[in-house]
Amino acid sequence: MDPQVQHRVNEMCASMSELGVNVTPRRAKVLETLASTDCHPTVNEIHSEVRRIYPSTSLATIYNTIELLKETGQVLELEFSGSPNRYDGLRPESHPHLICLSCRSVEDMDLFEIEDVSLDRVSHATGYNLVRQRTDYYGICPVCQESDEAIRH
Amino acid sequence: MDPQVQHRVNEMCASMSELGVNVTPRRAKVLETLASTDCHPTVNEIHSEVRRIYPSTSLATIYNTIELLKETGQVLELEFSGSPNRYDGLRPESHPHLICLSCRSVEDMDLFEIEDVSLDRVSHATGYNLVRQRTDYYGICPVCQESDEAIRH
DNA sequence: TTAAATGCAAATTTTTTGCGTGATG
DNA sequence: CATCACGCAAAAAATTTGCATTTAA
Repeated sequence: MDPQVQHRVNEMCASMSELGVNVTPRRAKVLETLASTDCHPTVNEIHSEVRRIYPSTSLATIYNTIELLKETGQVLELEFSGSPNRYDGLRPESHPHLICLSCRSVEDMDLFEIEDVSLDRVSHATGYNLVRQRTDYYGICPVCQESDEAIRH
Repeated sequence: MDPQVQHRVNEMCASMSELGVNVTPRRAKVLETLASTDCHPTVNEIHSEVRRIYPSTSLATIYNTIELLKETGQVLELEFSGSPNRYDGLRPESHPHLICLSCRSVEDMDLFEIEDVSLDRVSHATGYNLVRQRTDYYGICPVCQESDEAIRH
């Protein structure tokens, strides 16, 4: 396993143990799946991946494990209505995403262009006790722009 | 009707006409409801409001009307999974929101603390053809903080 | 043997769709 | 009379829940 992935899995395991729950083989596989990709998988995609090793795994177990990770702040959940939620277990802290309206891909966006506004500053300015933020940019990704071009010609 | 509300309703009517659809009385009432509040109502809340005037209105008509508004960029849809979407018809352009995890309130956040990063700049930096953004801050609103205090004492 | 983890299926919730009726120009 | 609007109900999709069984310390 890639050392960076291993490191994240260890972090996630540690926080589950702190929560007082066991990291069973199925749960471990969920963590590994989340830590192994930056594609922001859906619950179904995680389910399929886990089933490759433990074919009898149910969807409820995936939801359950993700719930535990959410409680410990070890996974970022991007909610959508109508389409399945996407999960980021590689970088669970708040960070911006690029979302393609055509192919539904979700990419991490690096911050070089954006000055991050700290939650503390906004909390102070608004009186809210803020715990996380969500920043998404919606549009058409370069690949889909190409495809659209191709179709037009 | 408040002149600011009237102005927004007019804008929304105009864009629906441009789309080539009629602004029927029920649709007009949906627009008015959206323009009359900054509470970011759900589809159900809009439905209830419209039914006060047109009691036979169906939920499908609300969804249908909102779909038309989305097509013309005249309403901002905040998607949530598990809980109903929230709509902002007063300020349909992308702007940040404060979302209370306790009472589920959604408030507009004024920009004084945040330097807005233009879509153009991010588009250029990423190669995406971006059309909108979403920025949410999640936490506990001042009112709920008070209630929590009260409970503790 | 006791508690936690899990599979399974049903229930819930939100949104969408299809179809037939009715209003309107 | 032709088209658009709309109510109604079913369908679809995602997530949650309840319960019985299995697993494992």
